[in-house]
Amino acid sequence: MKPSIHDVAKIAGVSPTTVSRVLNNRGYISEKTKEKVYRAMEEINYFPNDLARSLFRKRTNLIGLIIPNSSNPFFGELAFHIESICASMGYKLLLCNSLHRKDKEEKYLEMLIRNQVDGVIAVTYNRGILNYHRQNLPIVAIDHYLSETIPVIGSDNYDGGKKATELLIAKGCRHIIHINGPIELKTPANLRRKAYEDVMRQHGRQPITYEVPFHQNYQEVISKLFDEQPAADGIFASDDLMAATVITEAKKRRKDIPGQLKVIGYDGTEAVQSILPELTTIQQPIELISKTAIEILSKAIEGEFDDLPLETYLPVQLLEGGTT
Amino acid sequence: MKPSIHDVAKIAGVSPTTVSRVLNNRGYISEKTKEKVYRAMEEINYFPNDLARSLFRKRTNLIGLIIPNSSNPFFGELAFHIESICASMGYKLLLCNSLHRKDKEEKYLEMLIRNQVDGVIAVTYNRGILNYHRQNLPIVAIDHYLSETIPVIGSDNYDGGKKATELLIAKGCRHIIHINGPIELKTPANLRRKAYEDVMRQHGRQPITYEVPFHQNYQEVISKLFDEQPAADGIFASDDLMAATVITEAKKRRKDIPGQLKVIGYDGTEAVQSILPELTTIQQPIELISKTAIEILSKAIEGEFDDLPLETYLPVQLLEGGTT
DNA sequence: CTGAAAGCGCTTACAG
DNA sequence: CTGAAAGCGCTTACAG
Repeated sequence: MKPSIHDVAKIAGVSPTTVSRVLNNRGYISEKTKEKVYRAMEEINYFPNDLARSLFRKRTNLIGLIIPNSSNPFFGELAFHIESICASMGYKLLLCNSLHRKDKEEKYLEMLIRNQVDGVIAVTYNRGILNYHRQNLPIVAIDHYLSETIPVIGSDNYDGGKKATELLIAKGCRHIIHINGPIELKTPANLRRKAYEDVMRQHGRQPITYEVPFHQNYQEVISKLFDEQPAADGIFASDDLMAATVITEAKKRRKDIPGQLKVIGYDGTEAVQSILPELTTIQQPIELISKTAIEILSKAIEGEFDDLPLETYLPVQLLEGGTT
Repeated sequence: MKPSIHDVAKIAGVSPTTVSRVLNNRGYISEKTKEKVYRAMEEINYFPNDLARSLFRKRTNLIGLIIPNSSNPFFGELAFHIESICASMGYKLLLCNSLHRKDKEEKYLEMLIRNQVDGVIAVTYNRGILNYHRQNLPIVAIDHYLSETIPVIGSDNYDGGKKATELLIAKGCRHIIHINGPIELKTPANLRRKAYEDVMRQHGRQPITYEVPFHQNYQEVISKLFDEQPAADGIFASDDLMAATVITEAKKRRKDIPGQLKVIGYDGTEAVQSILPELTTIQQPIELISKTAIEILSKAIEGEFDDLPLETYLPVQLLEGGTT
């Protein structure tokens, strides 16, 4: 049987109330009593039961993180930073991999609510979350609009798309193609595409965007792109995994990079940079995004709903490698 | 205020006991009462408080996962599978990134204990965990020996090392070098090295292993390897990130792969395979490892300590790409 | 400076 | 088939 506060009390010869007080450093307690209590706790290896504590306080310091899939380097790195920062602030993280599936997202949400999480950080397209948000559960979203009242944090996607496109133009590309996810999703990430299209038009060029439908392999789309656009000499992929696949496909077709084709991605995770350091990319400030998301969520948890910034876009950085 | 079982009871016109019973499907309840209770729960959007439930049952269905860093593709993928399988079994996952630091591991362990996790899955070198294990906290380890009594689950490292080395030999390499982590750590992963050395000797060759010290960048070690071993024509790196770095270094030095140098890694994660599909590697069955780890942990949680297999090594697979 | 009592939201014997 | 009571392990007014 795990020792409880009563066992400590018995050994220290005081009441449970007093043990609780030294545990929480609350009220006045004589040094002697403190000593006795600490000694007793060590003697029987006592650790407070946070369940009981949370039940009373109506505060768990638990945060739920819903991401599509931590196997993906971007989400894996995001999860790392979010968890690390949470830990440093005394929050604990419940990990949820939704695979972007609505049914899973809803199940996870319900699980998080039952576990009384203080708040949720979501990277989600689906909006089942909305119903739960009405339950006064503080939520922030990363790179996805969930509702009018849920704060979104992300990288400066427009600037990133602009930087990427302008780099390809500056490098002399004549036929620049963009690959992106499905446009019907109202995500800030679509600003990457918007920026690409704006910059192209500003330069009198015709933007061409290949779209990877939801839940579909981009391999095929990329292969089709190569078939249909033999003149392409610049590709801006909206994430690094797509960019890597473009590079692989180019090799297969014996197109020299960067000689005949220049490629730039988006994300700039540690993993991809270490595996494919030559990839030019727009790096998201993942740690800063994490920090900001937690700060905003933390405010919401503390009840400061007034000055919650609804949209926060953090600066990106161009990482130039050998693929441009 | 969140609704409690009392609110439901009031609306349904029954006692809290009855509500609890329909919640748990326990004892006999008339269909009519069930109906009334369900309706009441929906009306006020009631969700049971798992904290209270867990407090009573002394069972949280919470599992702690301690990994070095989810940014690393291998651990990110491991976390994904472990979490997904946990979710399918009704377990919830508390994520902890220890960065291999002993102080963090201990803090996390204490946190997990305070939160009354039912068990812990650890990927850890440090052994502070031992003290906690004595508290009857069920623990399983992945690819690391933690104590005589903690079950270890991993890939068949010896067979993996053998397959890798034999492949390089079969491909005609004359000077095969191995890169691995620090040997002083008693991890099953050191069997990769052992297999390399055995196979080399069986073939009358002199094994040469470059060691990457703990917490040190392998970049430098790899650079040194290239300086000191100009005749090397085969490199077996003990993980894919190292292998990728070897490839990058080879490019820098204009060594043709696989012409002048053949490279094989270890892990075979989805991420690396998608970013660098040409990398030949030994693939770990990450999903199976996860499943097995959870099954064993689950048995330990249910109190079946007798037939816990202390060491489980799952089959690896050679993934041949263009780097060999 | 310290303790007895009530309560956080549940569940489970025990009665009826 | 249903309810009142006790208790899971804490914390916090309230008294003293």
